Amino acid sequence: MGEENLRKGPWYEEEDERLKAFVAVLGARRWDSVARISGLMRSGKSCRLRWLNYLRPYLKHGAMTPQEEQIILGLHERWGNKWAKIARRLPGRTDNEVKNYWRTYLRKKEQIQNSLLLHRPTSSPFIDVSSSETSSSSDQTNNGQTSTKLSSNINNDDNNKEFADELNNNGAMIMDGFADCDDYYQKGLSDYVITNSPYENRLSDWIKMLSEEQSDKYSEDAVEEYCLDDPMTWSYGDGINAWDFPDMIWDDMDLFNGND
DNA sequence: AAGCGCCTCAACCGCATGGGA
DNA sequence: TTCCCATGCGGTTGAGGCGCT
Repeated sequence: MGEENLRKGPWYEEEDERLKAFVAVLGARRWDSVARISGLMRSGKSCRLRWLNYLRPYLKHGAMTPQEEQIILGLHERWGNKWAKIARRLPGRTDNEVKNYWRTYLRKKEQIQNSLLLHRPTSSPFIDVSSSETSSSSDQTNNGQTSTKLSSNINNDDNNKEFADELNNNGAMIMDGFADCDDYYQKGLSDYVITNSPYENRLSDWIKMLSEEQSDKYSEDAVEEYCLDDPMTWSYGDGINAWDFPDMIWDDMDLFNGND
């Protein structure tokens, strides 16, 4: 098949159906063969991508949940742009989705930061970091995680004020260890996204106990990772079983063995 | 209603990696 | 050891949708 004859661009429904049918017979591998045998005027690469990002079973579509957002932000902070690795911790999500989500999030974050820098006050007008209310009034997500609010609407003066008001009202920013607003402006929002799930607390208690006996065996990082990522302790919802995603399990084994 | 600009996300591209011959 | 092919991965692009004027 001449490469110049290959179709590019959006997939038609008939193409999807044909690809699904041939993958069911031939399996999700040897994509050049799948493309050739199926008669789709597509490259093997294109077929593979279409399957992985859109057609394969258990894929979720639609907006990220707050829990997924927290996981993405947390893992990105740790691993950087390892989209595939991060996506493996989010059943039903693809690396492409994670990447696109991050870019969107990053753009919003930059907008917020630019806006705040432009309108930076001379003194701290709205955050009392010494107040004990600051952390006690944080949002509680439905799985008990403590998280900060990230407003996505900060793109003009009115919204900037709205954001400041929101912070004042909710006391949502957890200014963990920072003495004043300057740190907030300089370091960026991601530093204030605190995840503190009950699973992490429970596991960290357990590990603390364990570490008295085997202090050398488990590194602090591995423990933290395991608490965050253990597919048996996270609730995925929608009847999704961690064993449907064996990659995660292997990754967890690596983490548990101290390999990042 | 039309035009415009911005945003999202599906898809593409090119390089890296792994495995078999 | 080297080569080749299949697959994986991350960066980039562009079509289409949506909101604003």
